Amino acid sequence: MKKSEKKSDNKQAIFDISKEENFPDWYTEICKVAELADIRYGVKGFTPFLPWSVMSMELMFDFLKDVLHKKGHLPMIFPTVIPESNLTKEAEHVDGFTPQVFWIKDYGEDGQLEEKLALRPTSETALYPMYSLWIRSWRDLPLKRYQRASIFRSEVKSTRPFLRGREFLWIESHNVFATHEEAKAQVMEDLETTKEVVTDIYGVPVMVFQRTQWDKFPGGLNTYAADTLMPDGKVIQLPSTHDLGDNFARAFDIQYLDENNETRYAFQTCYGPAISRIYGAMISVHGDDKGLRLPYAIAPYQVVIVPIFKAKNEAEVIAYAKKIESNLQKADVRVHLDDRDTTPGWKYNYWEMKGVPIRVHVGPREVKEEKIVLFRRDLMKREPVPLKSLVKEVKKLGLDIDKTLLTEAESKFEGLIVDADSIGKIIDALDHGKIARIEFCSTNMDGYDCAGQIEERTSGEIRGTRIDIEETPESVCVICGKPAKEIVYIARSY
RNA sequence: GGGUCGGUAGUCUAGCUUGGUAUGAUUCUUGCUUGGGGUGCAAGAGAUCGGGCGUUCAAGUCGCCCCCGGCCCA
Repeated sequence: MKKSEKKSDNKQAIFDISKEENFPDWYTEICKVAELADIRYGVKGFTPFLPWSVMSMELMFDFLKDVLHKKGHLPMIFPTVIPESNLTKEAEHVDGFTPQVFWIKDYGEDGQLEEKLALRPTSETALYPMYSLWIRSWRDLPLKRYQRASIFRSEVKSTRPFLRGREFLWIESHNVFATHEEAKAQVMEDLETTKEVVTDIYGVPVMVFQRTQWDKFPGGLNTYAADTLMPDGKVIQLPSTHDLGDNFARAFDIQYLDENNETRYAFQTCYGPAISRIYGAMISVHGDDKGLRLPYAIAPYQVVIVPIFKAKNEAEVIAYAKKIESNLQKADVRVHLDDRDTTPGWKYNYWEMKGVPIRVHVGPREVKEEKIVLFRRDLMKREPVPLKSLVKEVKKLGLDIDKTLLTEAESKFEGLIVDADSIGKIIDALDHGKIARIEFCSTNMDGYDCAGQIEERTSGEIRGTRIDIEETPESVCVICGKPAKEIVYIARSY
């Protein structure tokens, strides 16, 4: 570290760390300096989230809920605890999750619970016993529900604010259908939702993979997950959606009477966008060396007004600034007038670090000329505009900022995928922050050993197969030399 | 989970080798000053030195255990 250096430098900038060269420090520091999270709570993996991150996450939740509502999902709120007997009903699911379940076993001084209660590590086993009661006939289907919840998992991997906590915030949607085809269609709908929300609104581009059989959701048939790229060249999993087939329906007795009065098992899907993790990825993708760069759509303050005055003209500048504030408020812009007693320069640096997309500068010049200065954080550029076109220009600029952020993020995906036909070439690709595309024997369990070798020798992980394009292998598995049945993608990951 | 480094005012930090009343900056409060890219001055506030146990006349400093965090690896 360069602590002494920082000390002598601390008049230069509130925040100045190279995101590309020193991402771990960048991330840790921005969480602290921008007041996103406070890691001093003292329980491993449990972190208080502060207003600046929470305000954005609330907006992110709102956007996601809107889209879910439009697609026919209704909200509900389930208890945090799951009785052991429910949690253990689906065998593979139990095996997958028990190692990281927190248990409540007693209460008070020496009271013992009759049955221990799990803090939900995901809610299938909380919801589905109730689904079994609720669903009687084909007329009850499809059932499309979701809930917003905090989730508890005793993670073994090292925890980080937002990106991996032992408690995190998500929305989980749980859906029931009469047929497997409808369930599969829901999976596709979920992936579309991910694109509409995570990419189009949050500005975070993703690649979607079908996960391998050893990396799927425990108890499900298939998992499809959206990965994005972090500044250190590693990928991180964002929303995943699972085709559960009728596995859980059989375990939890979710049956319906069809139109011919026949009893049938239902088919299910679940979808889990973790907003806290997406937030962590979002700030990492968009941020720069001066701090955060928040998309206009989800910035807590979309505009900050910085008044510039000397004692003699303070009153008129503040009045002018207040008029601008009120005009923007009326236009539903989230605006904040920074009237603190510090210099304009200090405020510029501060709000740039905080990632506010647009700044309005007003001083005596602007008052006199009926103008304002608009500053955009993404490109660090400013231009004067007439006061009367304020709202129009702010909204136009907001849209343009979000487009620019997304385009910039997408450009990092260009040339990202590199074909490899040997361990050496895989390592070479990963060392350059790339994703390796290889021919591989099998994504069923018979490919598990080869996958283990890849992980051991390259420290990369098979992310799965593409579903957006059809790919036909022509050669042999890079590891075992048997005829390849799949084309898979390998990346280092979070 | 393994390795490694670390934990001293809100924040960053000196002190630890060689035990003896804890250093500086920043932040905060008040007042003045200043204000178009981190104004300056003065006064004041702020510490169970991560927790526990031990050694000692005496522990931030030495020993052991635990907790939390950073980084690297799995």
